[in-house]
Amino acid sequence: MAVTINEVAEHAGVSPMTVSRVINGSQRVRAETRTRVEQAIAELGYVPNSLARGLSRQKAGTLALIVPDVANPFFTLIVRGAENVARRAGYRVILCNTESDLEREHEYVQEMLAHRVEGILIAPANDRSLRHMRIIQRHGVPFVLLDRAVAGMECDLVQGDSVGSARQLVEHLVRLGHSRIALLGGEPEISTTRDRVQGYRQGLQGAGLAWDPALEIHSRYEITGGYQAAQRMLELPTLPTALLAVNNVVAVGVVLALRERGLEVPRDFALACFDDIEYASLLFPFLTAMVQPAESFGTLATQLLLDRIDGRGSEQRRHVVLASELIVRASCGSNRVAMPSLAQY
Amino acid sequence: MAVTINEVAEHAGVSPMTVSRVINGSQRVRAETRTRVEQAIAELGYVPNSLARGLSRQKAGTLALIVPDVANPFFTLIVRGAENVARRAGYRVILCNTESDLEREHEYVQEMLAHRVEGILIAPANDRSLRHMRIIQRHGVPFVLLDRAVAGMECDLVQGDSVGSARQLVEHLVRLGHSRIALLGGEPEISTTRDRVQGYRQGLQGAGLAWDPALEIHSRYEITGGYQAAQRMLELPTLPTALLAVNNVVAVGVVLALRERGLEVPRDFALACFDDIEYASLLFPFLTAMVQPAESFGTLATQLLLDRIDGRGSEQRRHVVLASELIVRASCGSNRVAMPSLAQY
DNA sequence: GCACACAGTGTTATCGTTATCACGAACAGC
DNA sequence: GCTGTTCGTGATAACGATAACACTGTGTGC
Repeated sequence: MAVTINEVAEHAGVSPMTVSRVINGSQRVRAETRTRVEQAIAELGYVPNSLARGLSRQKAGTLALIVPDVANPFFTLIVRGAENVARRAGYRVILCNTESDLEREHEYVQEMLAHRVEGILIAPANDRSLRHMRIIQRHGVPFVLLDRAVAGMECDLVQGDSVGSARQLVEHLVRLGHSRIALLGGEPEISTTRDRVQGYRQGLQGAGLAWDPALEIHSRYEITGGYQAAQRMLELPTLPTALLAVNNVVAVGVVLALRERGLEVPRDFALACFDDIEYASLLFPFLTAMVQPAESFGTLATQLLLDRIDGRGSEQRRHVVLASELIVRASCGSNRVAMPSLAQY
Repeated sequence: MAVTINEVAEHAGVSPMTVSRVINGSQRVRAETRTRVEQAIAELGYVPNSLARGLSRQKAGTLALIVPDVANPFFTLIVRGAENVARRAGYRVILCNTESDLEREHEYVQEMLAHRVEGILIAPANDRSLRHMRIIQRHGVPFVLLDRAVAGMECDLVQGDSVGSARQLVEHLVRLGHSRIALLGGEPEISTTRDRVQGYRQGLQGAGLAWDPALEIHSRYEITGGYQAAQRMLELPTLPTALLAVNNVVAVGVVLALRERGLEVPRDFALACFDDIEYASLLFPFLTAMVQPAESFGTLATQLLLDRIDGRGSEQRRHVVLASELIVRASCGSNRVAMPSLAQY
């Protein structure tokens, strides 16, 4: 069906090897011959088979990008950033959406290894992803962790400053007069949760506030997780006055749960969270958040990965920590709210 | 570096062919032999090379998904749906983000053909994508158009009912008392724009309203496009009272442009648009929209594509048109606004 | 006891490309 | 004029898997 290099060769009256030289831009081809071959390629509509090429060259020119949820705006931006850098470097990206399911993650890792991808970018489901990292390591495929560290795995990593950011959020809420602040959402098996918990506690301590374990309510990094965490929070004997959601979608779930009980943010609770919801924030300056430079997570991690692939990576692991920006909006009850603008576009 | 089928064969004391039979689940293998091979596979950590397999079998087990912008919530959902169905059918998905750039789209098409993907899902940049469709056709690779038709191309297509939806939106605005309604955003080279323009005009006509070409202001399907369209709208001698944005991100741009001039929605203008902004809508029932079942676009299109790949597709083209749902929220100024709930999760 | 089916396994060729080496022609240096 | 280099090209053998066929045994029917 498809045109092969041999047909092109025949058509141009040369050997396949010469055609190969032409399509790979080798210098060792006479100008006239090159023209003839290029013409044959155009006439036949030849497109080189990259499977065969990959097999022969022992590399496929593809990277894998494994994330827990493409539809989460945070990861979506990571995807866009990674895809962009990869494309410019001549790589294709295979997207893998694990839905935070370890089983799926495992399958994907196997598949990507089978596909002989040259590198893997992965935002792991949780610490138990360690097993998958080890598999990748055993196969000698370069990889970079995104957003989340994995306990027991020393490797290249691009993440946000969760500890500092959580602390800043607490400090902000304290500044607004809150002294009873709850932390909602997040599973302890995920590094960002632990970091945010740590920053949260630091923030409380720094402000001289007591730490109440009942105010740390864990749940999944999902809307429903936020919803459930808020419900459990509402059953506490003494309610907090401020809520710290462990990420953007959890915050949405929290708002929904509160609203169901007739409670409103910021009227009844101050709310702050991690990660922006891009379009939502433009429409309404609602969620006060530590906004992480998600797209940079993607571009930088891809850069690190490409370095490794090209053998330019240093011996030791590289650990990139990106700062977040506190954006004060309505949900925390502050009256100094910045209006969104188009500046970023 | 990587373990091959031959090493496994040697390790198990059989021929490579027998190993191949085992990994492909052929029946013709003695139970004892199978066990021995499986053990060898496990011991060596063998993962079959899918490039070689793809070359040999003449199919790679991958689909291409080409979209204008992954970060647009509408396309993000399409991606999620497509990826899901593809995975279940045993296919990998290569994600291609064209940023509505024809040149990039062309490169991606070439690359995907080179990669011998078994099928292509594509939300084309615009009508000039026709050239790329023809290239795909010439190579005999099945493909399905997503969301947008391409003038001059008869092929499988999954899209929303843009005409009817636009009409409904106009009718809704008319019901709320508006008679001067502008259509903002969208390039005429994109089929959805034309369809929405048509529905818009039908809506006006049905309501017995005059059609004023000055009220149709085209621009790109982007935030900046909406922003610019709104600016031009504001220069009109007689302003409209209601605005129909051609999609979600255009609506965001419109809101920003208005806000810059101290104008607010719905106080100064009623606003309605196409496509939801998932998380934003949950937080705030703000944008009145015809919500398209984006994820179904992805799943259905993938289904159609798989049918074609398996030769189950009918001779003639299949054209799926999915209905949208009018969700009335605040931006149109209606006072009957539905509160978002978690029901959908 | 012989033809025959069939289970289980191996052999060989092939998929489309590239790495490597080889070859002849042209040309330089001495 | 001989050796040696460089240029342009081709021949051959991989890369790692599978398809198609070939080959052993073993059992079955008569």
